[in-house]
Amino acid sequence: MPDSTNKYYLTTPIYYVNAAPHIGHTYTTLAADTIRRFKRMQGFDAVLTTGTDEHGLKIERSARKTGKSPSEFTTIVSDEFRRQWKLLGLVDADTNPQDRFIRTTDPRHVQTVQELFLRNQENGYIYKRSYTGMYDVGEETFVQGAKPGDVSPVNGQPLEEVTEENYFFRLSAFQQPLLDLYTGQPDFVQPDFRRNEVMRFVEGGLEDLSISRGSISWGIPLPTDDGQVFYVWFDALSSYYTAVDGEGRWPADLHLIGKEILRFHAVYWPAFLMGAGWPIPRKVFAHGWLLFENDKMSKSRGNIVRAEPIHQVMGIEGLRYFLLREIPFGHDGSFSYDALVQRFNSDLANGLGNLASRTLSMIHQYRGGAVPAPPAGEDSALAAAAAQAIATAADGYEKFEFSRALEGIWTLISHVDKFIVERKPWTLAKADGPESAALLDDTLYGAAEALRVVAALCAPVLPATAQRLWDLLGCGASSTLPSQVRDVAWSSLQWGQLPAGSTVGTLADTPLFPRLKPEEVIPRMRELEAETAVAQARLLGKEPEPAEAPAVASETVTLSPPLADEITIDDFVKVDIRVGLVLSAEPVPKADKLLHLKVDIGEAQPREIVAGIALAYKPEQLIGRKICVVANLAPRKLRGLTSNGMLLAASLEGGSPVLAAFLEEVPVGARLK
RNA sequence: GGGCCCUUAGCUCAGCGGUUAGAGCAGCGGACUCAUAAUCCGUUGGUCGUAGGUUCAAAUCCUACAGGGCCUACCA
Repeated sequence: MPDSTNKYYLTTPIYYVNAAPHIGHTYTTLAADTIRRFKRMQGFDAVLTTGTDEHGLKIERSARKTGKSPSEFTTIVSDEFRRQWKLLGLVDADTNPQDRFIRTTDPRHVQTVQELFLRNQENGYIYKRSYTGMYDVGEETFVQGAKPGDVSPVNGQPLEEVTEENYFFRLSAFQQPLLDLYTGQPDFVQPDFRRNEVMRFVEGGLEDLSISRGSISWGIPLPTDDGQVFYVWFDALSSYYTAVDGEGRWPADLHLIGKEILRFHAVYWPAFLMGAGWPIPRKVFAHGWLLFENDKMSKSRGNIVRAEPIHQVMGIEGLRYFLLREIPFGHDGSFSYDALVQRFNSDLANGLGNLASRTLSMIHQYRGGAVPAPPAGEDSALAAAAAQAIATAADGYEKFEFSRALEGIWTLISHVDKFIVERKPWTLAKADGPESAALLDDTLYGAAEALRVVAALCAPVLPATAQRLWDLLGCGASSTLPSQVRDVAWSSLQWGQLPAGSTVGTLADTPLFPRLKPEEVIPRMRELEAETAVAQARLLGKEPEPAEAPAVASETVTLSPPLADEITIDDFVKVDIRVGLVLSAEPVPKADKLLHLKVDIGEAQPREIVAGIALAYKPEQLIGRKICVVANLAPRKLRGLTSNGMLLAASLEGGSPVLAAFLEEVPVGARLK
């Protein structure tokens, strides 16, 4: 049995292949890579899994639209993710033994999923039940309480009525065990405010979950019923297990995820595992979203950002630094090209890059390129600052507070800059006498040694830069230090380990981080971004989005849901739409969106109608207005009130409804046809 | 409707009961020259969302309100 005490296993989500990689995927993945690198330096045998989630009706349809088989289609997109992570130096399962890339279409994965199911079945947590409901194809989920004709609350696509025998997981049985988990293991869900959310959700009661789908073929078949395939989440979550199956690495130490998939990881997944009697992961950490200049990134807004263009212009390390330094990890954060370039210039070019440049240059000019020995005796004035930086960075990384860790490291950089100015090595170099020479030695050694510490501390976030700096300082060639900075052990990192006499390199021609001109670099990134968007669209077999799509135009183009199935005039005349006059309107208690209306449609008594328009209209705006009412719709209870009809309003996804109205006078009760 | 979080300098944030409220960036003035028009020093800038309350003491605790965000129920 492999020893599991010094192992650390973390995962990113496996990404859904219905979209090509964008900066949100990159954010999660680079954070995971940073954690993995830190854990490695702490002495853990750290393994990182990422991958692609490839099953489901949505994928099946996307594939078909492009004229490909699901298998061909998912391979193309999966390879794109793989290529991307390799290009950005994040995950490369081909060459790095610490990396895993799992696809849910991997044959090995079938076993895991079926096994997880069978264990749950043995333990009595699976049962079969007939179910009719409205199915949201996009979300691959039934929408509770929905009726024929409804659209998806998430994406506005029409729902489909599906009746089938499904296998259900007794999620309801796990309410108490889950609550015990959250209380017994308070850091199971992080950050704390997410834990609160999850706990309240679970306290509100859990309904059993359908975990199989009939009438879908693109999925993993149930071992007991080949007419059904597994629900995508049951399938996808299990991949974390498959990726390290047989390695003795389960349970995972950390699932790093975005906040939008918290429930699946913090509620469903541990419940599935408990049901099977398998160990549950130790921690789920949900980070926030990247907003684009404080707007949600979305295709319809045309403001999606991808990592590759940024990588091409400033290098991936600039992006890594920016995202981890600028945004407190766990919270939503704003991405903007201005802030990106600003951070790059002030912290990386002027800060770390310039310090390295001036230090190496002085060692060359004053000491022939060899690190001088510090005078024996008292500690360098920088030793305390370095110790402080080591402690702050370790604590920050440990808690995933990357911005705090980096802030601590940059405090040291700033100390060194001050130190150099105070010592004035350029004056010492001109002065005669052994005292000046000794002070100059001490100064140069201090600066170089501080940079060595900085290189080690930065290594999780800036791996390539750290290694370059490490080599420039001659550490890689020394006999007492590891040749790779990533092999430095945190526990032994301390002041004074840079051997005197090390030969240092030079940065004269190729600065660590060349200062960027925003007016040149930002347009360049935007240009490449547009090209990448087109290339990705082509890859997915979709119509390329218009480059730099203006918000208004794209909303009308991309947000309008596809047409419903064709109907005949006979179908249409079944719907009786009347002109009605709103007599009264009042809010419905305990409902944000509902208004209770009395509408005269020419009948003896006014109709009572409950409508979900409270966010768009105030009651007093409606009274006296003429509206359109579907008069022969079956009554329905809503929040305790019966609604006898439906009023017509237009809306787009997420937008507020706009009531249909007339420009000319119309008599109440007139029928629309 | 129920619940959670946030609101501190122009910007991003730290401080979470105890000296005159901090950092970085941006701005302004100066110094220096080893360095990537860099760095260093000095400096401008805040009624800590608003109003009450608890306390010897509140940005920090409590209540209400306003604005922003999120989870959840209700869109026939």
